[in-house]
Amino acid sequence: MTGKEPEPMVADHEAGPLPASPDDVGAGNITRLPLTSQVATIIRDMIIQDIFKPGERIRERQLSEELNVSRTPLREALKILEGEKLIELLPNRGAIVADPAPREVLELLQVLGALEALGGRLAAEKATDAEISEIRALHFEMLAAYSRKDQLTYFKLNQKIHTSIIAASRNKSLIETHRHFNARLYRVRYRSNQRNAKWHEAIDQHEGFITALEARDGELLARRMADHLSDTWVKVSLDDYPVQPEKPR
Amino acid sequence: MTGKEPEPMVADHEAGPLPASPDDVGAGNITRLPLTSQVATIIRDMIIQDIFKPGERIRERQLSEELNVSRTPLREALKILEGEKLIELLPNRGAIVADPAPREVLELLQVLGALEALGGRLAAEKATDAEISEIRALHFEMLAAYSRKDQLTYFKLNQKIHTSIIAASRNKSLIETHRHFNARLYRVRYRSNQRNAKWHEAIDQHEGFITALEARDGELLARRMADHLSDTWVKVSLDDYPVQPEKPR
DNA sequence: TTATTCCATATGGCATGCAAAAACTTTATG
DNA sequence: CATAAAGTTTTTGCATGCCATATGGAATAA
Repeated sequence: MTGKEPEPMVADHEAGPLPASPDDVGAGNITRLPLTSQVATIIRDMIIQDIFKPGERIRERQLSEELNVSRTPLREALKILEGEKLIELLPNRGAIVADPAPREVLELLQVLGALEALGGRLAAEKATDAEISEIRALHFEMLAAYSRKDQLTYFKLNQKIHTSIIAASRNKSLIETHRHFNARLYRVRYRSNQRNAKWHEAIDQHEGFITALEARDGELLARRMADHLSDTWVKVSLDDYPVQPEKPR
Repeated sequence: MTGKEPEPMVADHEAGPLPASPDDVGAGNITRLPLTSQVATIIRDMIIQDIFKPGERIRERQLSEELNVSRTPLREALKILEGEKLIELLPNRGAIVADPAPREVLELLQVLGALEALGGRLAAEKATDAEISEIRALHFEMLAAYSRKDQLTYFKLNQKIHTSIIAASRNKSLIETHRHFNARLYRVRYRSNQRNAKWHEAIDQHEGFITALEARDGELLARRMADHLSDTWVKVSLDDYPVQPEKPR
């Protein structure tokens, strides 16, 4: 039936993608994952990297042809992504890429703040000295990127510091939930980073994380991490939403 | 594989299923939901009500025949439930009902505690007086059930107080995430409730919630809700895991 | 007896096709 | 010209069937 040559898995959507999420490091999986999982990963990356724009519609038939898979695994992948809130699935009307309203971004940041606070509290208790040293090292690398005004590296290291602290909490559910929320907010945080030249504030705050962590003061670290995300909201709202309309009921 | 006997863990008390989750308040949806969603709801309820036991395997063909649907929507439903962590989907080896190890239960309770703490903090700020009154009313109802030693009603009202406080936070993402974690822990909390005659402790703690809420002291409420769940862990671990072995595989 | 290989069967993974619903176009009508 | 109605195309929802992999047990060898 198919006389066609295998086409590239990723469609020719143009536009500059966002940097890939930092947690796709362990990609060297040799076991053959089901197509559904592979497709989910591809679409997830396309969303996170902004190849699929927020609000954009995802057409099953079209995308399945571009990816050279049938609609069955694609549809299953979409169900997974819906659970991760990266897309919205409207009955009989297909999928659109999630496009959280400002109000929702604030709410997401509040939850992410609570998660990071817990992560900080646990990390202060459970992190190994090696982990703390590594986080300190990442911080210095971030300072280097700061000096070079290398926004992209700065952003990636910034993210990695956050995820490293969460990882040090040793709480799997927390780590995974944090990853999900972070993915939903990835775009927002990237743009917030891009548009704000006041990096030194964030740097000071990260410095605060590390001193609290090194002192193993969980409460202090928790508070500082939560406050840090509140600042993210301020920046986001100033950048993208100069006027904040309350959502009408 | 594991020679795990399907030994009913709460068999002696009641062979019947757990009470349904309290959040089936779903508005009268007139639109015909896709089969996939309906199937997901059915299976979710069966898991929460303990009709499907933890660790039990879910066979696609068999279940699809029992539900009179094809495997396609059933498989899509399983993907959804996997995202909610109610089942585990092993590549090429099908689905099994989630069966969190004690360690994982502790971790889940930590996250749930952080979520409830945030919920309490926000609720103290945003709850209407009517909502607070209603929560107080639920508390009195719970006291009534306590006097009658009506465990089931007590448990349901207990849950409803928690979800009502979270709902008062007005944070949709928080509400939904809380619902998911609560579902994953529903069984645990139910058994913890069933086995512990020391209800008065929980009652005192709930009383503490409400006074903090009425005083609109967010920090106090947050702390009390988090501590409450720590106690749940103590009860769970004492009841079910007198010795805590690592999960055998 | 214990371990190993092999085969039959069951089960999950995926492609395809049809039907129903939604979206889009065209035509009719005030 | 705007609006409504009807028809056409596209898209999603679901069932079915084939194939690859996993599973369980018998036969075989150590």
